[in-house]
Amino acid sequence: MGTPPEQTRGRKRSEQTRLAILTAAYELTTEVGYQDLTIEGIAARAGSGKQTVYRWWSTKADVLLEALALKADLSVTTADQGSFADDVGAFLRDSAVLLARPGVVAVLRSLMSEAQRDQDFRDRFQREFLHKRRGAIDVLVTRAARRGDKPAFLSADLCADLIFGLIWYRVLATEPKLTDQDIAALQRLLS
Amino acid sequence: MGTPPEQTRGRKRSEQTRLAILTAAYELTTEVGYQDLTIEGIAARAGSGKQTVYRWWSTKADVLLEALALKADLSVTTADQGSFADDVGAFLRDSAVLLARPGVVAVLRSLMSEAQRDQDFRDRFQREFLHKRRGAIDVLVTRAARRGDKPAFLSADLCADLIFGLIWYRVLATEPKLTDQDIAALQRLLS
Amino acid sequence: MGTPPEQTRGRKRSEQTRLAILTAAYELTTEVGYQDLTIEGIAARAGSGKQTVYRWWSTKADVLLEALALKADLSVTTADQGSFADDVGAFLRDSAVLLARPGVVAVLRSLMSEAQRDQDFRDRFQREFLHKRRGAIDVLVTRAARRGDKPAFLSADLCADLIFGLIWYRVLATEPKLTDQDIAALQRLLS
Amino acid sequence: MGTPPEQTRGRKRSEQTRLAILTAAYELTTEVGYQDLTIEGIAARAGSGKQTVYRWWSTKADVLLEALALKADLSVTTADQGSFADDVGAFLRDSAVLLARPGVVAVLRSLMSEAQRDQDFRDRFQREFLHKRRGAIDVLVTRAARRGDKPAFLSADLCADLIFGLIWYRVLATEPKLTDQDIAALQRLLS
DNA sequence: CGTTAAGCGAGACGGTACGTCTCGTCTTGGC
DNA sequence: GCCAAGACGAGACGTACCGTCTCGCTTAACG
Repeated sequence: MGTPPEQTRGRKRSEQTRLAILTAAYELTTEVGYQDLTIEGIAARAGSGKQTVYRWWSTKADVLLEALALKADLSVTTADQGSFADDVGAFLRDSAVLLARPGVVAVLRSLMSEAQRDQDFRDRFQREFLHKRRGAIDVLVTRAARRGDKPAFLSADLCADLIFGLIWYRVLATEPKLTDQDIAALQRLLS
Repeated sequence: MGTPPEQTRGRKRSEQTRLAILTAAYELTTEVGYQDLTIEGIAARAGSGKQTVYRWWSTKADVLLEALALKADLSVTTADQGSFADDVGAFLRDSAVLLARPGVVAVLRSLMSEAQRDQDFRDRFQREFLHKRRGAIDVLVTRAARRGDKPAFLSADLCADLIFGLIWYRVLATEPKLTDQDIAALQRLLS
Repeated sequence: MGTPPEQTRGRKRSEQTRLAILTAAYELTTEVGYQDLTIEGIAARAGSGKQTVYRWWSTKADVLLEALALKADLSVTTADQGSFADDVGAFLRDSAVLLARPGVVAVLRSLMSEAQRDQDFRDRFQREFLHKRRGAIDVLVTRAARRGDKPAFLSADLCADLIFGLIWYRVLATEPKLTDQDIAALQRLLS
Repeated sequence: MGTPPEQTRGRKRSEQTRLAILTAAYELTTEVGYQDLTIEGIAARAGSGKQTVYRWWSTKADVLLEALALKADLSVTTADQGSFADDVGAFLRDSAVLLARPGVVAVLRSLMSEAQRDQDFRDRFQREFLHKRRGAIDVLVTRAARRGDKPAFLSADLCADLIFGLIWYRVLATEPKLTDQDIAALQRLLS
């Protein structure tokens, strides 16, 4: 039936403050790094009180997770490109564009880092971010299975692990960006 | 040649204390998690002073990095298995054994997490751990290139990124262990 | 006029905590001595955080200085006793009462000791404590000068130095309390 | 008979090192203050090891106490000046000369300060320094009692407390040096 | 149209860990 | 066996943030 009427008495949540906090968190992450990002710092930069941050988010990572959705377009295209190879290519280019936005890599690193420390955030991160992108791969693989242009031994799970593994490993451990050459090689490899 | 004479005046570093600290750090990580691992806690458990920890390591992550080398056999076999596919299989099985040791996954997650926060540690982690294992893949790929049993478009770098990407992504984001089936699929894919 | 409106935003200072800290500091000094008095100990005994102590006082000596004012009645009677000798007698008996309060001698020693180490505290100690008591002697001497029952060669400064010198030297170096006999002798000497 | 044969095996105590330590302690006190005087600092300045300092003295205050005896002539003249007033005058002038030596006031403050914190040092300080000087006053008073030129109500103890009280209070609390005028006033007062 | 309840910026609170400092002790190897 | 060097266990320092808790003020819907 959906959420209840939501008793709305008293002052409404300030959208302006919400945006100020998200923006402050995002910017501070790229400026000082996640290590030195503090709730106190976010509140100070946003010109809000600490309590206002704590009222709506549990941790600095949660602020950042929402800030990412605000600052970067996280939608994934899964339109049929004609073949599995082209579908994979489109997805990878899509990802490369996302990663090229300023601050995105820094924020992703921070979120994945936090997910290693806080089991509860790990779950929220998976639900709000990882699963959404992984779902796209499922679509591609299912379509390819129907078409028959994908190696039989390549399960959807392994396929997703390989693609996201490559992307994340580059983000987390080695610096190089995803090039057209990389994308081409992956396309040949997976089909 | 080699390291200088090393002015050796004053009391020698206590090897016993060094081991106690490394062991304490390793065990505490598996017990309470990296988040709640503190230098104070390590020193207390090791029965040492805080300063003794700080004298030899800069951060708790550095203690853990050295503890990993002490607690887990990090040596990689690169013996020729006859074919690129078998070389890859051997490497993957080798890695699976390492990851199965108690505590190793927890420590690896912690180190990679820390590497995302602290640029300096990131460099040390790459140098002391990531590069060493990556070197093994270089050996395999070079050998395969000589033999000619590897797709031409698969560079050593991409190959390493794919393999380590898969392993790390599983460790960091999805839980499943590396199965024989996964290994078989990877072997078919890369050769 | 007077102090400005005192921007009163945010939570008010807790008077209860303030008293708990002052009491803890005073008691700990008599129990373990100034040497072993620590800010950490004060906070722990008071059931407060260290920061709360540091927020309002710079050093443990400053806590103690305020605690003294709280625990001991520092007011000095300068009511006219009829003659300079009786004025001096009243002041000395007043001081003897103060010194007899439990803990006062220990705290005074601590404060004078600290004043020797920290020039800044020295100034505060003079301003908040020494000057106040010294002012009383000035009153007595001025009154005596008007009356004419005081040796001409005895300046107010020298007189104060002699009286406080005796008191402080007894407190700091020799143990004996100020007796009625001592007071009588001083009265004869100074008039 | 004196001290026993003093088993003398091994290296003799280095008199040069002893003097270096005492000098270093004395100078450092005047330079950085007692607060920032550390055993480590003394050893470093003296070019000795910490252990060598600890072997011969228990605290930095004890080093300083011995350094004072080395650096300042602590001998007290008690030669008969003909009258109690002149004896007192001679003693006070003697003290003024001592206090005028560079560093002496700083060291005396430090020692008295330390005596307030450490009961054991307090005893040593009294025995090694305070009692020696106090003895001189006893001599003067005894001689005056024989001569009869001293008020009967002025006991040796009170007399000493007054004289040392004045001197110490000036040193510890108010800055002014002992002037000839002060001395003259004291002479008139006590006789 | 005033009551009332939530949101707000501010900031004090009890805590915890930080990284540094100094203490006094304990080894070392050289003299 | 004394000495300089320096690692060691110990523990307080003053700082930074944590997450919570008042404060007094502002801003609506409700009655």
